[in-house]
Amino acid sequence: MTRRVNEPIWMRPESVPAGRPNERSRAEITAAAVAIADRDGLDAITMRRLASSLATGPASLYRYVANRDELIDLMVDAVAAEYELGGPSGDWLADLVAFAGQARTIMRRHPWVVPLVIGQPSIGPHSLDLIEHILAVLGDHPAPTGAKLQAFAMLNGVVALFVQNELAGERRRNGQTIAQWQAAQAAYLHHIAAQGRHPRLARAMTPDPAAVAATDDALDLLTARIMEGLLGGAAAATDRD
Amino acid sequence: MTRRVNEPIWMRPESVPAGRPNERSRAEITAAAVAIADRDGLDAITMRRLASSLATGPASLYRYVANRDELIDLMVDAVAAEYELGGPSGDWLADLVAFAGQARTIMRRHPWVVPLVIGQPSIGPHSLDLIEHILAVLGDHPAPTGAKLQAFAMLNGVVALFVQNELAGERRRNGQTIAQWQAAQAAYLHHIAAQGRHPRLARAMTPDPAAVAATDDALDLLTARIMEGLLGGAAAATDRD
DNA sequence: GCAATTTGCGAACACCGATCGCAAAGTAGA
DNA sequence: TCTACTTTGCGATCGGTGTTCGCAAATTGC
Repeated sequence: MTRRVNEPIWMRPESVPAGRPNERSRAEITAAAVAIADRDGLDAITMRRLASSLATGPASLYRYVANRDELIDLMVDAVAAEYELGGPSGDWLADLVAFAGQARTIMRRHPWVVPLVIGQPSIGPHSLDLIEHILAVLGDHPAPTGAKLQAFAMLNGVVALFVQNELAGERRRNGQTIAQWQAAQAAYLHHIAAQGRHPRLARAMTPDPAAVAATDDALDLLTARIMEGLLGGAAAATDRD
Repeated sequence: MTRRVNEPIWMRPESVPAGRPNERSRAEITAAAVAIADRDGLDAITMRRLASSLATGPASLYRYVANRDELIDLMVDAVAAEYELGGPSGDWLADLVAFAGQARTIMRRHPWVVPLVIGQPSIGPHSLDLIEHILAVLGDHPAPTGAKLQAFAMLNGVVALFVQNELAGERRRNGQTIAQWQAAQAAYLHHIAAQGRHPRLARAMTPDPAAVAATDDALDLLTARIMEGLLGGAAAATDRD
């Protein structure tokens, strides 16, 4: 048997019609992994835990996946399949903003993808569909393709940053409850503020009645401004009705 | 001895004037860790390797640091100390752009901080200096403090994304050379393109003579546009001279 | 000198990703 | 049905990881 691990998982056939047949499938394993990560985060994805959640041994997983990173590639691509991609509406900016909105709900559903966005995951078929969709949306746009791809990367990243901010406080850190951790952090901040060498920080710590509320509009505005800035807002007037 | 790990490392005194004195210091350990990470990446930071680079045993490090995460907090804050913060120039946008420029060179010097920007590092004294600086720069700006802090987070994140794009191809993935990995990825892309269901992707793969070149101006423009968008470019006319 | 207190660190533990080799379970052909 | 042949399932195991424990060593105040 040849062990073709040098090519990406997307090019390796999942099974061949010979020998003992698979008892599981990549999709099944991926779904189980996503379920674990949704509940307990990316660190909870260990080969042993995933295996036992599938009622098998850790070694068996390596028949489906060359290593843990490849498993995560599968997970990311599975999440990319959750987008609902319509055709271009004619208003590229609106389409990009709508895409960002979908990205937000998907990232909130799968918080573990947030840190993966900054990184170099192997691009799978569903991720390629996303790229194709963005290129279609920007079909009439005069920018070079490289700029469009970079804009797409930036769009994903900005949404990730936004969601990360939204979800701050829901993740846990090193066994400690996030509440404990935040309380300890706050104690330190007060300590620093009391020293008087950070006056503006100190003033920022008095609770502000007009606190910033993260509404859905906030992301829309943010992404619209950024994409306008990146892809030349002047070329397309974006006020509808 | 009480083991005060519930409060952040910044509040625990580094040493007490009693008993056997420290043979090392947090700064020394942090510097060694940064040196390793600069050369071999964040994964190379193992307690054993760091210890042996300091000619000691792994267990000794836990007299200075509660766990690996705390060590990384120290590293991040050490990098934050590398900024040179001048006073506000009066042009907040220019100051923010200049800050982003510094962030870029610092992140290029320490590529391992890029994935840490998206995350929840414990904010140390030098990071607090950065926040204080940004708040000072935005002192006259009418936006609420929360919005300013979010803009700061977004600024850091965008620079991280930018540097990540710049450095793509310098990191390695799972033993394989990045060249091998990229070649394999490219093979898959060609395979998909040949199937004809991603026409725009296929066209994007024919090498473009007018490829996008990442110049220094690119980041300046990008950050300027984004910060203008976030903090209301209309409120402050930013054309000088 | 003599507690008291703190640090240094070898040894060990639990857990991780990954590999190896063989038994089990199928297919194709006689 | 029997016999290669091929592929999967997976127990056992390896090297490496973060972290803890307990004791010896080093320093202080008395």
